[in-house]
Amino acid sequence: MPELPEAERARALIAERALGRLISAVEDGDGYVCRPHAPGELAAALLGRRLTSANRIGKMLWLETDGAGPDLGLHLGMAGRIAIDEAPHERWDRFALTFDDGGRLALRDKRRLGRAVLAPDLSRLGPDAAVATRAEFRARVGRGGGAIKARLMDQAVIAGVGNLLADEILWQARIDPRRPANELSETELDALRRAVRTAIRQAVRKGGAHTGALNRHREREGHCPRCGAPLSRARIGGRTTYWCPDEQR
DNA sequence: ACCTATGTTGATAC
DNA sequence: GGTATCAACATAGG
Repeated sequence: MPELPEAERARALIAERALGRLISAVEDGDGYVCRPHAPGELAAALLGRRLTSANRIGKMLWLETDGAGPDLGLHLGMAGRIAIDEAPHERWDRFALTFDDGGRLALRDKRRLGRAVLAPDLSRLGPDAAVATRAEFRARVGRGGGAIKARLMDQAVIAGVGNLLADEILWQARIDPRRPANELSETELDALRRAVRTAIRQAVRKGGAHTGALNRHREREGHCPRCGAPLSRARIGGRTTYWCPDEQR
């Protein structure tokens, strides 16, 4: 499920439950999830340290540690979540920290597209979608000839919006996802930014990007929850997209 | 069995 | 450079 709202919940969970605990063991043996690190590298950097802060931009999390060590970057990928002090899951825990009190923080990820890395590169992320200013949003999102939906989901443009959230946002803002980004007016971009902020705020509160009003209608044969028109479906920005052809222009 | 689908992202090709 | 496509992974469902 991970988009910005899920990442924020994970960040808050870590901040609340994991900070200050002494790391006594590190499971970093999954060379794919921990790439480019070799097994043992994360352990060497993290053993004996304590997490001191949990941070996030978009979908990327990074945890600072005491001492001079590198930050620990965590990404939930497509199906990951953070499990703290839960019973270990042998198959799906791709990375984990054990604390000296016997507790444990695991990156639990069926699909293995999550990541755990040292010193994560944040330089290629745009501003967090929830806090981008109006000027930033206009300048960054309203550019390029590609579809506005693809632009919204480009993490280098603004960070945090994924497929479900993008459909919800465009539906709320009544904008056709196929419109070229650079053809949106400033008024439309401002409305879009408002929809981004509202959708994210609600999703964080309600528990995830899948809680949007459009979401349960996002299926073949689905209908617009506002006007009842049959939803259109197409592949935009490489992702399956649903929208209301009557209301979204 | 085989095909499609799935919340992400990165590499690659044009 | 900007944009589009595909592959990486694992699982579920028709």
